[in-house]
Amino acid sequence: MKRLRTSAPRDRTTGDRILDAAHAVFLRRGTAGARMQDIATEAGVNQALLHYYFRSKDRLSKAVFHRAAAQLLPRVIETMAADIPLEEKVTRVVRIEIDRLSQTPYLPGYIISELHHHPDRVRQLIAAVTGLTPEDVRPRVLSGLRRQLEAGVKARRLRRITPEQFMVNLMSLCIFPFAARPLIMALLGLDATGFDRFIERRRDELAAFFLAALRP
Amino acid sequence: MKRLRTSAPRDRTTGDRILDAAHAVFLRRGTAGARMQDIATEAGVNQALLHYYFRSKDRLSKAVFHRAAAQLLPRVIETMAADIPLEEKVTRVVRIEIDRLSQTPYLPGYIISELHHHPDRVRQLIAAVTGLTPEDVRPRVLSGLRRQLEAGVKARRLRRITPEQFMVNLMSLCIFPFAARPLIMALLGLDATGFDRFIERRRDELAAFFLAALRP
DNA sequence: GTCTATATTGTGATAGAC
DNA sequence: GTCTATCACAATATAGAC
Repeated sequence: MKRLRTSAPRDRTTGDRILDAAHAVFLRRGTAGARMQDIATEAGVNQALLHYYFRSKDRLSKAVFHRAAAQLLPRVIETMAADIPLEEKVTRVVRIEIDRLSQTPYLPGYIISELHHHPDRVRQLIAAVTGLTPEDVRPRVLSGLRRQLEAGVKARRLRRITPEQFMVNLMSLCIFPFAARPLIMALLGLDATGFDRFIERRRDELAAFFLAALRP
Repeated sequence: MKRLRTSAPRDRTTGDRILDAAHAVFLRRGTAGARMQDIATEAGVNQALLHYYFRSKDRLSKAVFHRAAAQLLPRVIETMAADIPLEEKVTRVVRIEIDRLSQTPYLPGYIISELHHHPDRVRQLIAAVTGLTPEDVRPRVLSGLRRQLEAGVKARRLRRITPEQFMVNLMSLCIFPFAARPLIMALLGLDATGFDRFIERRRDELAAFFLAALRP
């Protein structure tokens, strides 16, 4: 039970409805391009209420970025850090990422755009995603991965590749198609549902592609 | 010989200096976040002159986007459409893209950001890059690629993969690290020169990675 | 908590002298 | 072509009634 309400849809609090509206507008227009009035309209309230709840546009935009960031690399890091075979890490991460991003296809474009204009917020993103600093995240992901890659090379089961390039390749293949969605759609001549089908096929093919690239 | 000039550095015209300044500011701040005054200062002129040369911020931003777009996929499309072996297409495209993007590392973030906020500009981008419509570009790149991939499968030299997934994978691996540069730098603990070294190593490893992924 | 009305900048654009 | 001065309005933010 949250609180007594007089009007407004559902039982979400007004603050939540404003945050949802801000999320929708900021993701579409970007922080600099978004207008407080548009957010107020989207939330079904007036502009003054936005300031009552969030004080300023800057604070509201940070709240949205924080919330969006928390959705981006949700269980990827723990999956990469888990004590499971390398091949399973790949298949799991691909599935998790494609599932997540299929539901929020505008997220990567928004995050990349915001980080491009405010590179200082990258720490905030990593903290929101993991609750840790970059310095703490790095060894957690890379050291186990490095061991597995070296063991695979010794067993002549894997090509030599650094864990850094491994991670960047995996992220690139999962995230880029969503980040560059308008470009991909135009180049391949797809509409929205065509893009979804493309991603659906990609879900199966990507892990195979990546694992093939690791063989010696 | 361009024209007699009284002041200002070099022999670049004032219009060029404004365009260069606008390029720098728009790429850093994005179209919505950029300020005309900042561009004027960067160009060493006053704000009125921007309007004298480019009429409005909208036109100036389009001019910058046009110019930036023309740098993005410069010779990639003609390379992909060329009559050369598949393997050579891959190695050439990787080299061309990494070379280009190393010199203009902010370009992908800017382009992705602009397309995310203005998906309608994607046609302008493709026209600027190729002088063609998306409809004309597509078969030029994909049909030859499809033939080569099918031939490779028949000869048991290649895994089965659609030309669409092939292209998206290649673009992802080349472009994403630059588009997500701030994130990559934080996650891997790199400063600017560390990032450059990372890319330098990537230039050699990426083609090998990609070609390995194609083997059956 | 929510509203209307208004204050206070910020910012793109123009007029007109030189 | 380039400048200074200024306009017009868009956009954030606040005051104060209910």
